[in-house]
Amino acid sequence: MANTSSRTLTLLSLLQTHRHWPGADLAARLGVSERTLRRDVDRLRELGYPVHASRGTDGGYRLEPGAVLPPLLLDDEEGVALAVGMGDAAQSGIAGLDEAAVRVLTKVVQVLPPRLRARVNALRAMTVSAASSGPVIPAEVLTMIAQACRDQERLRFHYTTRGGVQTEREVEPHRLVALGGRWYLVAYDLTRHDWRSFRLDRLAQPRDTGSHFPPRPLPGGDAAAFVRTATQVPTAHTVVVLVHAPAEQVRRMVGQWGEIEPVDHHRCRLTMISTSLDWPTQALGNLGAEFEVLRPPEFVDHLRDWGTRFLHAVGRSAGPASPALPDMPPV
Amino acid sequence: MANTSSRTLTLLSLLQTHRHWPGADLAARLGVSERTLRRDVDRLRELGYPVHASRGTDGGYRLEPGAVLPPLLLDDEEGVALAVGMGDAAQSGIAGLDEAAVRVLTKVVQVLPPRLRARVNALRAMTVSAASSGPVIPAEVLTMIAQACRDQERLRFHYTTRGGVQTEREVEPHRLVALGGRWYLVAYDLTRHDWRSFRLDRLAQPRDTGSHFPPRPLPGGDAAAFVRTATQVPTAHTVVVLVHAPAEQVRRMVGQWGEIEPVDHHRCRLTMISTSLDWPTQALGNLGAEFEVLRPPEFVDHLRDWGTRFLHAVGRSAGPASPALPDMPPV
DNA sequence: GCACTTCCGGTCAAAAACTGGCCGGAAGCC
DNA sequence: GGCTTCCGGCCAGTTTTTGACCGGAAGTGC
Repeated sequence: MANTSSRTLTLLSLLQTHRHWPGADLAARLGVSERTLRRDVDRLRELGYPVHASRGTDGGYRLEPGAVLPPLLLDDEEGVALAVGMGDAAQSGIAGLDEAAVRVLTKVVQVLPPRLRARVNALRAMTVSAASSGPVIPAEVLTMIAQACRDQERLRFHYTTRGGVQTEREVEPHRLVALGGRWYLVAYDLTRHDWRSFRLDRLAQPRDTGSHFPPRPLPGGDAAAFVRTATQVPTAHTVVVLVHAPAEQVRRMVGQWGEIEPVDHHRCRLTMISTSLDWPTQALGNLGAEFEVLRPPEFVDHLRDWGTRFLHAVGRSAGPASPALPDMPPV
Repeated sequence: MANTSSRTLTLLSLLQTHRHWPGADLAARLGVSERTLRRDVDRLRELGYPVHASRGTDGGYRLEPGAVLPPLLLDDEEGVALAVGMGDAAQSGIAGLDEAAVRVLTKVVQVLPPRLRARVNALRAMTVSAASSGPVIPAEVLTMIAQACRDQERLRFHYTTRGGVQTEREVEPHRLVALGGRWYLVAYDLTRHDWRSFRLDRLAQPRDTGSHFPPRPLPGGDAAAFVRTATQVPTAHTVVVLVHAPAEQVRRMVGQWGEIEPVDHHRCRLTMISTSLDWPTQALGNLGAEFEVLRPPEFVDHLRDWGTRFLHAVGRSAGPASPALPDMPPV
């Protein structure tokens, strides 16, 4: 711990793992005198990371929120949790969140110690991106492409066109865009000599050619707009149902991700907006209450499909949807 | 940028935001001579963060995975994504992942600039913890309690006992335990003068009393075991179904979170283990294929409940589950 | 093979910083 | 009022840091 820089970093790490530290403990931990510790604390403050100090018995130092996020010092387990969690968040389909999540993921993956990779993959295999409405893109693909965009590295990959034709592409990647639950890559196609947008779920075996390229301005400048005009993004469904349960109860289960208006003491109207009909279906299934569809018509078809299949699966012996059957609550 | 420490940190940050940096650029960016840059790079290497350098045209520096995870330097957006994403991961119900995720979340929340909090909350409101089988714990509650455990701070909260009685508790928090999709707090109850485990979903208005306490050894030592004996944790269901679809197709949709064995070219056996029956139900709904339940019996009841309600919702006019109805694919 | 670009690390001397010890002071707790 | 804790000035000795200059090694393109 000879270095000042390394000590400052260690101090930051200590302040992150425990909220409260007496000065003497910190000094001992860092192997320096208390005077030097005070100077180190000052250094952190100058760097813009406010360290609050309290005096008297039980006094000590504490790292507080400042103007900027301090460097995060994570241990192995935390690093793994981060990698797995952000991989999921990247597929969340929430505008703004997913793109930043991919950036975080890219940063972590780039420096994740190799021995942790296996753990990340094992855990990732258990995760369900249930929230995602669209196809799930493997995290490795997502990060590799994000990295190529960020670092301006040429990329080669297999691509299946809408017509189902397998092609091989070499591109200068420009931006990743998440739109309507899908991921798109906007890139300059070196074979076609033009800008293209590629759906990530139709793309396979991306690999880095290793060669750099100077940034090329995208006509129009807005990558998201480019994707929007190049492809027809699936539109969102607005599902409205009348739930036979008190608004309170529905709110407790559905929480924030739907509008709930009470109709009377026993019923409420629930509005959900989603690019996929699977979401609202699952939500209503989870609810455990009877309900009526108000709109849209395609949601009726969707429910009928699920319901019919479920009752088929149960076996016709039980009698299909006999009104005499008690509504059993989920286990 | 007078300080060496701050410059080293900045260098680390630059190396994280772009994979490849020519030495001259870095030196200019940091406002030092190239010789000093080389020394800074050496410093990072000594700290255990391997910086790879390539020579010749198009050479430069690159941060590589090392033995330990380097401090992560995130910008505002990334910080927000991290906070939201880890809040979700904490509810994932995946053993090992959730506890580490809470630790990361606690670290971030403690130092998250106030102006970003609002954005985190707004985004959090849109997230669905669809993967979670149990009740969702607000992220603030989770982090506050995790922090109190970590920093040994007394905690006061409202608690609803299993009998439905509202009580007020003051405890010395020991550990957070995630078990069977639920969160528990193991703590020494200062009113009852004994160790207790509390379900976080029955707990309200946690607040920090501000007073510290010396760590107290938990009898037996293992907090998870304590919860397991104190409460009867819901057991996992093993759902086995015969899916009328090729193994390939099922694997593509279900992915990793279930065992798939082909039976013949058109059918396969799918095994899923979950603490909640909602999960497998949703998965099979999403699949869009016909299937038969092999076990367990309670899954049959569960499916019948969903299916019945769905067809009720559609309206009896359409005829309940008429076999003549075509299986409509999800929209 | 040759020119070119880039990183590498030795040496040196001046400048800057860091460090520990000491101390009077201020603030919070009991 | 007594205790504990953080605070920051001062000082002198030590260590580190810095930029400049250099010959060298390694990769790239022709």
